[in-house]
Amino acid sequence: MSTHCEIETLLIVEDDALHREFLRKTLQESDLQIGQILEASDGEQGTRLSQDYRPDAAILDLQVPKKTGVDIAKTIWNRRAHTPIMFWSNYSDEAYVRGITRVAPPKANYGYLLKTTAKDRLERAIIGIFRDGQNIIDREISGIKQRSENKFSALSDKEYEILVDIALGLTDGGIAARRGISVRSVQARLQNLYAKLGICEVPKLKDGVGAYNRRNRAVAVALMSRQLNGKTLEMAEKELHHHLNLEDDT
Amino acid sequence: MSTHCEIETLLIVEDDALHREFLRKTLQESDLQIGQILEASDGEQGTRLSQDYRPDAAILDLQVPKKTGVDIAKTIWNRRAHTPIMFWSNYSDEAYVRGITRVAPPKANYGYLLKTTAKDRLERAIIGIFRDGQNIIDREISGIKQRSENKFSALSDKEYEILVDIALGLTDGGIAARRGISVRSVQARLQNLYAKLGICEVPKLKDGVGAYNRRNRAVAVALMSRQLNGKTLEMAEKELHHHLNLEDDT
DNA sequence: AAAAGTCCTGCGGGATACCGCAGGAGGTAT
DNA sequence: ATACCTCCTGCGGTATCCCGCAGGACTTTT
Repeated sequence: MSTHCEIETLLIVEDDALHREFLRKTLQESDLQIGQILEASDGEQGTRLSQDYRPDAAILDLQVPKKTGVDIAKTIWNRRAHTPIMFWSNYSDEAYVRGITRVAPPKANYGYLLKTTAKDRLERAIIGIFRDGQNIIDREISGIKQRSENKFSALSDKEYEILVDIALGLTDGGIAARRGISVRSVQARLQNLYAKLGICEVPKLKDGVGAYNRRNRAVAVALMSRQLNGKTLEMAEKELHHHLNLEDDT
Repeated sequence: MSTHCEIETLLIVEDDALHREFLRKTLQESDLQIGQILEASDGEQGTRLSQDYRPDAAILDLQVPKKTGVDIAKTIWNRRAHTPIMFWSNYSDEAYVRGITRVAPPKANYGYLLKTTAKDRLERAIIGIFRDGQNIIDREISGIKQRSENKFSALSDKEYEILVDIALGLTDGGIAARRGISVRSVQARLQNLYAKLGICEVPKLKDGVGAYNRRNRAVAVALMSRQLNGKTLEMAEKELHHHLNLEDDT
């Protein structure tokens, strides 16, 4: 029952019962040889099962109650960095993919698929990730980049970092304190970001006043292109409180 | 087949095949008497069916390809304002509920449920909306308001409006031009908004500089509390281009 | 070696955000 | 009638955003 299985234990964390059942059936109908399939409907249960049973592979819904799929992945990868993990989600936001790449170990084996993926494509992707060790990112997400004419796909980690800083509402001084650079350097980095996002030139109103302010406009553009969302901001906010010595006056 | 039905024609618009099937079964197993159930898997098909068949009721997924559930609802309500519509979604964002209330006719009969709703509760909600004419908003969404300690739930439409304006990146001058008020009035409204969001007092850094700028901070707070998201910004951006005479220089 | 590229940083200056103060207009309550 | 409330708006002043200019440090390329 076990010595001939490609995957001895596979963990599914998915709160939607229909989707959970669909995944189990898809796995059972595939030609992957799996010993046992564990199922969890929320993040805490998922984390507990992953600690108790040490799965050889996992399929994690990004958004589950009580703990995110990324958190669970971190737990799994902390134990065994090579564990293949497939994330699946309703969300094609690049923001979420960045969330994963930030915690993924070097050379991690993972995939990111949308729940809208057709069953046969899903099956092939699962085999690609778990048997062939491929990293597969759903084409829909890549499609977002292309739609944006490569303007946004070229945001470096440092550029994305300062985007998040302004999205949290930090002043130039606040960012400078956080990053240990000068205020003028903050501004230099922002100029770079604005150029990347194509918002250096701002339309003028009839009386010559600019219609947009670049700081807010950069965040708006990133939100609309799904590089930022409320969830990633929450996570950034948590990190912020570790890094910044604020006189607590809120 | 028809003269004894409570609902002669009911339209389902839902792109996820599993969810679509689940809805159909739930309806057939309920004690609602329904003549025919039409199904659409995207927004265009949904709009076409609603125009061709004039459904007496509808269940609309908020996020479907090609056209939003809100757009379809608008089409339906433009024809017959009393049509009961149940929206269902993965999203508990207050931003989406606001999107619906903005297009709903006075005295419209609608509901908003989450896809995580248990089947028996879903069934009861469907009957409540379609037979009893109730308006039912999922408790999870109300729960968000409570979690935020009533700070955000008290945002008036006008306050929300100017929140969206700054989230789009408009300058004070830009908002003044858009709303036909003075720049100082824009600032007065913003002061009100900042007070409502609890961000008038901003923590200071060690050198006495503020840590946050209020404009960006307000947007961050709203994003994190799900009163704003990328989708609602996109819709607002579209409207903006109707209202603002910008020298097109982007 | 010199040249080029990248990033950092101080300086100065204009544009915009933010806000207290004060007065006015319109509406409601007593 | 007066008093109160809400919102609008001009004025003046401070804080912050934004950016050109220029020089320096470090790395890479020729």
